[in-house]
Amino acid sequence: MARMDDVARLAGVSVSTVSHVLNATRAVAPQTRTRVEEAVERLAYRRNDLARSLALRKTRTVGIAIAALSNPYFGELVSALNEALEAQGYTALLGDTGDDPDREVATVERMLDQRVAGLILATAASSGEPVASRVLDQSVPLVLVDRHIDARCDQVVPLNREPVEELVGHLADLGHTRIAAVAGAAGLDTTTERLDGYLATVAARGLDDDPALILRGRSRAQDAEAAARAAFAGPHRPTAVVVLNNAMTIGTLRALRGLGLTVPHDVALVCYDDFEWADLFQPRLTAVRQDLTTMARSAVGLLLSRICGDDRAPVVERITPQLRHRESCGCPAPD
Amino acid sequence: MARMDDVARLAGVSVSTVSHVLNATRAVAPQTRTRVEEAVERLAYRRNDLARSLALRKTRTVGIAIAALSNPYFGELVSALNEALEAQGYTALLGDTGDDPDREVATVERMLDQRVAGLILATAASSGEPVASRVLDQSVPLVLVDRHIDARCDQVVPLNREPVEELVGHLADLGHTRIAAVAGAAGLDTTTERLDGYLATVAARGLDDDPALILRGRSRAQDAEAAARAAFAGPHRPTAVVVLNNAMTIGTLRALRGLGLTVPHDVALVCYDDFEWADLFQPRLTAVRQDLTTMARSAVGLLLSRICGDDRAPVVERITPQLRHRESCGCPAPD
DNA sequence: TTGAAAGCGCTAACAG
DNA sequence: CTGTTAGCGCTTTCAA
Repeated sequence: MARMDDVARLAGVSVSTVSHVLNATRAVAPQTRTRVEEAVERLAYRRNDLARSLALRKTRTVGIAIAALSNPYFGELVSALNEALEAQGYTALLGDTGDDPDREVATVERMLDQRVAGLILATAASSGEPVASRVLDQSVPLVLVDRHIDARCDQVVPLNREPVEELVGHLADLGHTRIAAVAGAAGLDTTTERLDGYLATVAARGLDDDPALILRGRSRAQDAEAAARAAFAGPHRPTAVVVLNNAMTIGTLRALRGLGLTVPHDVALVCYDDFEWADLFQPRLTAVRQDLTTMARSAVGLLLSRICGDDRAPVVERITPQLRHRESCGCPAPD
Repeated sequence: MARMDDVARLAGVSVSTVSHVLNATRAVAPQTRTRVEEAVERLAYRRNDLARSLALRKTRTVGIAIAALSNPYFGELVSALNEALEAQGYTALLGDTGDDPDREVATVERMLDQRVAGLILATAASSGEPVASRVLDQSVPLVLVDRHIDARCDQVVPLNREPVEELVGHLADLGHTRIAAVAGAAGLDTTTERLDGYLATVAARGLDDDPALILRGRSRAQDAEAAARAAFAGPHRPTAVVVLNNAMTIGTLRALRGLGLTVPHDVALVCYDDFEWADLFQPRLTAVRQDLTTMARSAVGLLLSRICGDDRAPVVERITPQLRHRESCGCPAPD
């Protein structure tokens, strides 16, 4: 693989001239420039970014550490992040943390060793906190996505409470008074905030506030299935349910089907998080959909401004999800 | 950020000694080693992989260039690839080619500039060929996934023909004789091979070989929808259909629903490619599912052996997908 | 058992 | 307008 001094020799100039024409970093006589360009062409020269980064003491790579890439939700997010980064000339280094704090630390550490210019961390259930401080200690820019942590870094999180209020309010409008909620893992801000939205609406609309209506789905399909099975098997069962993330929606649907209950006939169902192919589910799901593209752009924007030295106070950006009104709520006439 | 000579100074040794204890690359007196380790600890030293790679003239990063990360199928694949790579101490550099040949070239070129140790390319519709030779010209190990190209590199591709034969044979067993096939984009080996499976079974079982039964879905949901709409609107419509990839399954289902046709009552449907949540579709889809984990392991295995200098002739590994027998085929008693 | 020093391929003063 | 040269932070002969 040709190096810069091969080019220099062939063009009959010095390496520094080659460097400068390649980077357009100082004026070069037109003919000199041409000679260099020809030499570059002839040798099919490609610069070594490793050496460049070392000399520059900075890279144009950004680490993306994600909780579980196999989750389509995160897949879409990574896709959007990557696209936004590429548009700015950055390359993404990928890491799957498997939602495991230890692996998360290892992943992030590897990325720091590679001297990433910044880090985007989307870590659902795991602790996050130790990683965040570790990164910030190195004064590497960091933005947290999807997960709100009380830390000294930028964050991009979905709006949680209001959309759930809208969902539950909608069920109430349809006449439901006994509405179950399938809640996520304890300790997550998303869980708390979404549940708050449910509780607030229950209170505001005078709905049944039986604590048994709050099902512990722990953010996972299996737990949600078990919880829903128990709750809907009983005699005095809820007439509607709001499920607070996508994995748990899967579980809840399985439970209902297992019990021979039909949505929305026997039970109305609405959920937080949409599926790409939600309109092929039967019935089509009324859901609230995260705006991943906006989240990604926002995250990358925040990160790059930091990388470029912006030294503002950390911000938390809230992204408003969109309501997809379909049939599982049992509406007489959905969109 | 502390450097190696900071550690050396603190430990009262030379940098070369530090390097050697860090890499366990030559014997070091126990007490010297301890002093170095303490210094590393105290300074929270982390080595600079950029500098290391430059000196070593090799990296432990692998580029993954994927056609469309937003497609859950590829998301799962990337996840599996990344996992397999991490297990071997490699880090993944991510690139989305958007299934656009130009972008593909740009992506791969950026990766080569970063001196990736190898490349995994999963490029569905785009040409691939120019990229492959570009990479191989640099003698960087390359493995193609999911797409079979007649090139001089290792490849991991799904078995296409036989599973389709199985699918169509199953429909024939159920008594169908007029079976449509929704075919993918022309020119792709997957399209050709899957279609061959269909044609072979049609011939072998003496089914209706009306050419109008072959619908041009072009590998995309929209085209498949249009083609299916036309084919199933007519009077002498097929009683069953085999759809040859997941995007087209979406389109076909939409078309059938739009026409008021019920699966499997009015039309039996089977398809190549499964969905993670296929058992929530109504009806549950009888499908053939790619074994992404096996594909990923296989790809990474091939790549790493090349990286380690193995110089065998290029191989093509065929991965057998698994049949998921559910309800859309109209079977009296699925599993 | 350890250290000195010459690279790895590039950038950027500094000098001309 | 261009070249010389000293790094960037690490590995690895070679010599002690």
